[in-house]
Amino acid sequence: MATRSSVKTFPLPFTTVDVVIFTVLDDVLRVLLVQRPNAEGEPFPGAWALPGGYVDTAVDATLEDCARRKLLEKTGVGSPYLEQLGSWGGAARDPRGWSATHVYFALIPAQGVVLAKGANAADVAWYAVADVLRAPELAFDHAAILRTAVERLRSKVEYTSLPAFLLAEPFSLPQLQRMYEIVLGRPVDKSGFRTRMLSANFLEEAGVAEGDSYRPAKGYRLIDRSAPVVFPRTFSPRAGDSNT
Amino acid sequence: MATRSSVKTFPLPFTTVDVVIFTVLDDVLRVLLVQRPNAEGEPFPGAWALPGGYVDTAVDATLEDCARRKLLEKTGVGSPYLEQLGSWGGAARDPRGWSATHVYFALIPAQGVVLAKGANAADVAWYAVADVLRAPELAFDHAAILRTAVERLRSKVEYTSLPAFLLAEPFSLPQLQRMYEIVLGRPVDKSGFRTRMLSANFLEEAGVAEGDSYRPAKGYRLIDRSAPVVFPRTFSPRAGDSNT
DNA sequence: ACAATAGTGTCTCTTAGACACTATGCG
DNA sequence: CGCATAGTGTCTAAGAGACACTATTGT
Repeated sequence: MATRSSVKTFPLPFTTVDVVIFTVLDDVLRVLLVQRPNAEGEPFPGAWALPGGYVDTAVDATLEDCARRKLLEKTGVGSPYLEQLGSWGGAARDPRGWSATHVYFALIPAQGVVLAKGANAADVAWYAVADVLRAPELAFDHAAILRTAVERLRSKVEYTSLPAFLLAEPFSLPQLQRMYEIVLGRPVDKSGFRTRMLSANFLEEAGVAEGDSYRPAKGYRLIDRSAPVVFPRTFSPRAGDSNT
Repeated sequence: MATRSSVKTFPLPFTTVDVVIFTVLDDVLRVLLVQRPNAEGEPFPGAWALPGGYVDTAVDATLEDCARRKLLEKTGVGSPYLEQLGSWGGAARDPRGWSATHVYFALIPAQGVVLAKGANAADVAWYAVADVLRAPELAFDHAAILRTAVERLRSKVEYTSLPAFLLAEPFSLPQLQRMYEIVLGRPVDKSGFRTRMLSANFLEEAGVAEGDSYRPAKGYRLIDRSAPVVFPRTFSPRAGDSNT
């Protein structure tokens, strides 16, 4: 900042914002992808990519506002769980020049989502995360970004209430447990799960949860939707490797 | 990215990188600050700020390279612990216009640091973190950034080997324990501490540690300096509040 | 030999994990 | 009335915290 402060004659990097939007649909963890336009001069024509784009300095007051806007445009969801994931920047990631992207990651319930088709972003779809990770044909460095996002999600799910943001309220404890199991990819003990959730004091009762179950379950709602709860310990440290 | 891809006639935000560099000096956690120039047109003239500045697209291949460069220029340290903290961007944070900064945070041992004085960044100094947080007169939104960095540091120290990066090798377990206590601001039990460190298997013996102690202590070195170790549990969960 | 620090042993109490059990509503 | 799911109780064992102890070296 010192060296060349007032005189700005050097080339500026492009600034973009991308959003990794997760949901659980049909018992599978999914991520929202958009197909890149086929127009001339466009990088990665026809390839799938994370939703995002240039910051509009005239519209977006902050980076987070920009992320919210993009999420709303693509999904119609206005109150997601949203946190910053990190940023990726360099000379090589976009053929158009030096660029830096600020990446956010969001969790939303599948229901109530209205995907924005047509317009300019040709197509939008929910992809199973496992499939995308297996054959990562994404544009730019989005495969790496997605990988990081999934890692972050999995690791935080071990000790936070994050999966609650994947469900529409009111939800039942069995449903919530299901979310944990889907994201973690392994079963979770029912009894321990319930004690843990209820003693963390972040849920309040709210009627009865939807579901085609034999016995209806109590409904719950988040007391505070603004942030997840951090549990004092991780799930199943019994299996603790000493690495990472 | 879709809407206005090829035609870039709209204003680009400024892209900067800032680095929060921590060390422990004289038994106190400190952060490196630089004084902003007094020249005309400079924002926050004379104020203290985090070291950082514009990305130089001709020199820096990636954001992290840029952070490494700035750290090397200011401290002479070439192999710090470096991780990304997050990014802050918006219309209001810099009077010169819409700007986004990518912030990294670094840990370095105090010894061997050669502060770069003079030149253009008028002055450089280690400030006690506690003092700066008490009277946050920093330029831009750097006070908020520092606060976030300290939070992140403190929280990660609870369950990782991060403080090892604050020491020159070889170091002793008592010295390492001291680092934990200084960062956490509370005493840590010796016995538990040792079991924990040694069973995590990230240290290897390396001679004898420096120190004016009565009884010399065994020296240790990190087996892998590239990343910290994550412990399965936090320190003293006994005191666990249910919040945050 | 003594002081000061390095390093070890032991006890207790919490709590997670495992799993068996009871309760309840639907077909 | 039985069955599938919701929800509870109990046992065990691992580990953390606390603290008392022993070991080693410099002065």
